[in-house]
Amino acid sequence: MSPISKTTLKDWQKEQLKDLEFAAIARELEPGYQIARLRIAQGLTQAQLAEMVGTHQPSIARIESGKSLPSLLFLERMASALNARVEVRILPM
Amino acid sequence: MSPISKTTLKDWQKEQLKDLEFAAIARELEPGYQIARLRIAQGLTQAQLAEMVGTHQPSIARIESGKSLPSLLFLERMASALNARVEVRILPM
DNA sequence: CGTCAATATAACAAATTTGTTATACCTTGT
DNA sequence: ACAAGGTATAACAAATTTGTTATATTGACG
Repeated sequence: MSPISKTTLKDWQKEQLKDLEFAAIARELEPGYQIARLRIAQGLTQAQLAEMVGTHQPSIARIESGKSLPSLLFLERMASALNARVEVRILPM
Repeated sequence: MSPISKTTLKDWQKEQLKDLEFAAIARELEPGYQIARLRIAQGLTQAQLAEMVGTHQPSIARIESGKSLPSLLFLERMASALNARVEVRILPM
């Protein structure tokens, strides 16, 4: 690792924080994270949600952990079980 | 068909209109419709968008016509080609 | 009517996601 | 340290979506 001056170190640390914040915000936008938040808020385990959805715990885990992007259909099944709806918007940047 | 009195007929017609409005609104929320609207607004054909996305015209047509629900990944590829982003929100009802 | 461009449909292979079972990996509490 | 509940990972079959080519349908225009 190359040496870093104090000021650039501070800048670097600030940047690291920004990156962390950005990552945190990005995570919150991910479908799996939103599902997990709702599920936990309702005091449900993955296994319980899975049964309500008509599947098994690993299928829920895969989505929540972001191991695979869910289909809109599966997302709607999960949301529905959590008394929620899925809203998809395609917004010009 | 059973006979209908004038007042129930009017009610029925009103209901039909409401249903049509609801259907129209529901359509606007569908991903495929949103993609189509953006694409047309930018003066692109399905074939042109397909090439930008790295696929072929029928794949675009399938989504726009709602013949199959797109994966989030494919939706993002299309949106990205149209300089747009996909926002997914799971909202408590 | 005939033609041309654009979209829809058909059909099948390829890729991805979901279903399913088993098991590993944490935490937490005893 | 052990046990138990919850989540993650592995592995493979089943289902769904996407890739691809060919063709049908539709609509506008001459």
